[in-house]
Amino acid sequence: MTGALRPAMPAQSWSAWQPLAGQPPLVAAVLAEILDGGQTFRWTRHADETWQGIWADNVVRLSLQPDGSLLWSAPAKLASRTKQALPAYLGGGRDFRALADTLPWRSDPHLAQCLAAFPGLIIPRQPFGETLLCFLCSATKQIVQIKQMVTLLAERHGKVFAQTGEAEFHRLPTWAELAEIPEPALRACLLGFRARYIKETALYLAARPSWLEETEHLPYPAAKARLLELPGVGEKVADCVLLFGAGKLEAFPVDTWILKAMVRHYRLDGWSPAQVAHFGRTHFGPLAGLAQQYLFAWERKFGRREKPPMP
DNA sequence: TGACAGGGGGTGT
DNA sequence: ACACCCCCTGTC
Repeated sequence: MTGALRPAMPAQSWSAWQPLAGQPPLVAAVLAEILDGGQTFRWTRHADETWQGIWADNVVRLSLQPDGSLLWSAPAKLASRTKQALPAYLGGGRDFRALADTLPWRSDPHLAQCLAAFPGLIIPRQPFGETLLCFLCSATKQIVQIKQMVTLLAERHGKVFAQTGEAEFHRLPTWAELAEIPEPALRACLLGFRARYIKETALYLAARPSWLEETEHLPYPAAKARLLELPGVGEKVADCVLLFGAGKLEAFPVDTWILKAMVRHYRLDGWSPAQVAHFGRTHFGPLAGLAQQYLFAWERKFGRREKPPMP
């Protein structure tokens, strides 16, 4: 890969740290859960309580202050755009604290416990197409590995949108770009059998130019039905894409963590994922996806099973 | 310090 | 139910 193929781009410096208004105070563990709990895959801990994240054509650093507030910084020339994009990304203008208060925690002791354990938890609103790509990578993979795949996809196949003295920043390849990448090159990004799903989905989308954007703005049931048409997208991935990439808080993804959590805390022994999903939607209501996020965070932090005794 | 299983935020058949 | 891929992690 030669530099000559890229347009010349002047090196930039980082803007001064600026306060982020309108966020409830956070503690480090909750911020880590938001940025690195499996909702998003392009955030890295940069230093103590400082994170760097990329979405679309944005790169930003966040610094958690002792009082729970956040400061942000971006490459200087991108800073004015970041100022607009960051609040939208961190919750899309929603008051998650008020939303969480409408969940049925008053009659559900376990949910109450989860809400208390992660005050200030939010669901970032990620770009729809990128969310689809990330969760197509997620099947039977842990967060570290998903992050590796996504990083390689960006570095090898995504355009550089900014650079500073230290580094270049790549966006993720668009679906149009993904359609042009040979499947072996995708496999080389550690995708394994997911490479075929991504290639086939890319070809499907390439033949339907406005399909993604239309799907994003459809009501939840119709949007989900359409996502399920894509190769490699099943119930769980579709719900993740709609919850994290389209702000559909009624989506209730059921993965192995949630399945275990619901079985344990709601006595759903023997229930199938589909049955658990139905229970979740009816029990938690129209914001079931937000409840799911709290349950998921709680399970990751407190629910890890001790190893069974050796035979 | 290095090799070796085992299993992993599912989907499709 | 089982194949699909193959990297991380925990263990000896």
